Amino acid sequence: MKYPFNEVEQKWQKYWDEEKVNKTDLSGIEKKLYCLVMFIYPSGSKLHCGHWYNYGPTDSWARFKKLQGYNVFEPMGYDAFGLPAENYAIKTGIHPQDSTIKNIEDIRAQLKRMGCMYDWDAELMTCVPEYYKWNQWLFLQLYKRGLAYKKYAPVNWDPVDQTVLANEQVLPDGTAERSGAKVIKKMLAQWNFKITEYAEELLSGLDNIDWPEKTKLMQKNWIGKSTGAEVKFTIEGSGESFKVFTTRPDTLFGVTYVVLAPESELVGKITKPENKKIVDEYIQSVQSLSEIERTSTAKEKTGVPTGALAINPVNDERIPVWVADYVLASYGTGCVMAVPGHDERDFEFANKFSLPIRKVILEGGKKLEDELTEAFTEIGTMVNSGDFTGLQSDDGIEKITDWLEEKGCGERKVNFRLRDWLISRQRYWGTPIPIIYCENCGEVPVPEDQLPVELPYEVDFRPGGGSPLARNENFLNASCPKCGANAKRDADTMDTFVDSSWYYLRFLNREFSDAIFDSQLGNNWTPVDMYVGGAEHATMHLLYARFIHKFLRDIGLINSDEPFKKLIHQGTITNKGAKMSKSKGNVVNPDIFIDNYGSDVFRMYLMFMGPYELGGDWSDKGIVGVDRFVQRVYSLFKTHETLSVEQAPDQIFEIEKLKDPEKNVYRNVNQTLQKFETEIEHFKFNTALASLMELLNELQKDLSNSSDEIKKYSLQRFAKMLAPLAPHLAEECWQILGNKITIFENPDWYKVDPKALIQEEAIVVVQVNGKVRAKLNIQIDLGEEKVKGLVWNDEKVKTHTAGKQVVKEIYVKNKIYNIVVK
RNA sequence: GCGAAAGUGGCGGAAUUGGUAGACGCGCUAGACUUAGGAUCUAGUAUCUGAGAGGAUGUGGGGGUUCGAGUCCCCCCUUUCGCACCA
Repeated sequence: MKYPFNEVEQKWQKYWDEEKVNKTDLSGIEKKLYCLVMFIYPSGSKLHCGHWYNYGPTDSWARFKKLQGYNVFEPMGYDAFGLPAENYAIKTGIHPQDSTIKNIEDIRAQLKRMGCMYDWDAELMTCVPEYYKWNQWLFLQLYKRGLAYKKYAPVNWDPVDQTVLANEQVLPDGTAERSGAKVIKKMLAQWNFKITEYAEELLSGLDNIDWPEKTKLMQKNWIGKSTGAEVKFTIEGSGESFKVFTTRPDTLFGVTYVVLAPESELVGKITKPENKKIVDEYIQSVQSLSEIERTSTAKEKTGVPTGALAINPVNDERIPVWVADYVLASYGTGCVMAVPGHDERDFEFANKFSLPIRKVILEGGKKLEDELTEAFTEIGTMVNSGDFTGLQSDDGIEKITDWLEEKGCGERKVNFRLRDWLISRQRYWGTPIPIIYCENCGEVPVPEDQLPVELPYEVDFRPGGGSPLARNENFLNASCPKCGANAKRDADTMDTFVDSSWYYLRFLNREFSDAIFDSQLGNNWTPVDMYVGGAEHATMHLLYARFIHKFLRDIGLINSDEPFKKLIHQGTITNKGAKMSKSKGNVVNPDIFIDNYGSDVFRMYLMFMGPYELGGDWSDKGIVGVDRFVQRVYSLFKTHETLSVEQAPDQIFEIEKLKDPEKNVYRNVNQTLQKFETEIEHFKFNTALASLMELLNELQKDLSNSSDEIKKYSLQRFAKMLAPLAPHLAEECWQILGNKITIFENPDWYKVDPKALIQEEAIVVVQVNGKVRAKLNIQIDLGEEKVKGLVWNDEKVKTHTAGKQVVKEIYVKNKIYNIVVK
């Protein structure tokens, strides 16, 4: 009889639902385990294979932990704000709220069909006032402490989505992470969260979390800490001065010119009249360059002199001031001291524009007179450096910095590459920023008791007219909370990464109305024990959430330092070599496979494809193999339907008293149990399933020659191991055996009988000169002399060693016997 | 350019501390049962060679360490990912 997956899956989903089997009692914290997948973005494209690949195996892991006795909390929710819904509204006229709610309903139905053990009572969505109210509250707390501030600055503008973006939301090639559009620079006043305030801790905290090294390294590079000094240079004949950041104060005597970023305000102030034309032209030409062109290392360096001279504080030397686009306004001070002798970029620039190159660090083994053919950037002996000549340059860094500090023309400085998080978005479908602008009082935060600032439903989506909220008089007009005068609301909404940076706390009680989340639950249940999601969030969501978590800790709401203790990235499922996306038209719809094979088969097939962290290219070729496995399992249990299951769960058999096939079965069951545990624990689902397949092969061979007791013993354990991977099928099999209480209602796990793992025999491989010549069955732990006797008795060994001189014999106990002959 | 990971049959992929390479599955071949099978079951399946027993070769390529290397070391090639003037 074919396995009726449809009826079985529906039956168990209904049962789990009605009996609230998947509801977590959050008061039980002795063995709490918070297992979280990144919540879903409910776009029109519904659940695709990538979601399944993320959620299915993770749920299997969570189920396994539940059977092991953990009190597992596994919630699911919807990251429901965001641009796609709004763009869809512009195209079709369907309101983002309506399309989002509709999508959530569809996705929820799909999720339920997966049969994951989500606690549906905890389900949440971010687009409801009860949720986004707390985004606004969070904003106000940051604002109060000076960590949310408005800044007029060049920002990344996405011309397609018509909004600004944070730095990390712009890809290295200068395109927008979401829309793919070429990002341009624009001057705008925008709200920022001061994530840089936490730079140091975000960096050091990486040492205490169990995350992929690669992800930690990406965050580390993104934060980009470097230590050095800030040195003050003055401009000759004017009151102007500027600071440069350098990691190499030891090379200060080698500075032969300085360079300002084209965006630097100083440029206009100090440029000599005779240079004004070329400088203006240069700045103009740079502006027309795209981000990609400007930051390409392959591009030849360009620049122009301002005609101004700066004074080097260490030797009072007059050096020219240049403008060049290889200096970035956004890093350090936007000014660089150029040391062409010891910096590759400066070397290239100096050569091109015939600027002097001075050697101040001598490479070990070289002479002072030797010509520099390339920049020497390593540590060496300081030369041509006044009083510091003769020092090792690493020592010189300290000495010169001390000197600068004494003289008041410089100081020690730690510099970060990390920029503040720009959270304003000129869009409708997001959390309104709780700020009001009053003509009398200026920028006024909305008082907490007036939250939420609700997002109006009635808005005009016509494109081209700026943000819909900016055109909505009803929303825009407000009275000043301070003086009551007519005032205007901020028309921007927040980046949706704000929503996702604390949602894991809200899951614990989505109805909590006294605060952003229930602190007691938060303290008991964070950090999240296992967090699973895509690697593409390495420097965005995963950094923002860490920042917000630390902030919430600092205002006394939570007692843990990090949100996610352990992190795993599922691999990417591609199709025909490309990431699945609607625009490429290569999205594989999982529903067809669910219709044909059922949820369990599809889930197991995804797990069986290969290592979880690797992903891979989609192919449905092997799915029949998993289906066959399921069919074979089902018929195996069906043929044992009449077995009564009255058997103690911890029953142990005395292995010596068993018949041979029973021994084999008993051993195999226990070996598999042990292997299965370690494999699934480490997210090695492919080999975990393979071990079950092997066991099934063994059971089909030998189970019929075993006693009912052994049959029960084996089938019970088989069903339980199957349960994390194929929960519906396993419950069915469990019931077929006659069990009254379902697997997940009464979660427990079988212990391995260690005696069953003891081998009686071993196969010793006999090699002659490294080549396998024989295999011997020996009694386990047989003494070396006896093994030697058996080896030399072997005909093959005799032939291959005949007439040769034995040089050496190596015996590795129970494994290998290697004879070296000449 | 820099950094990281990876490269194993026709395919997806297995392989504790170096110790039988190719588990498990797909596909393929042969056979059985069948009116039939794109169902199921059994056997086989790295390559070359050989009727066979066997022999030789074999984990991207080339060197090395070792009794023994997919695994460790050096050089090179390819792919993927990340970073890309960070002063």
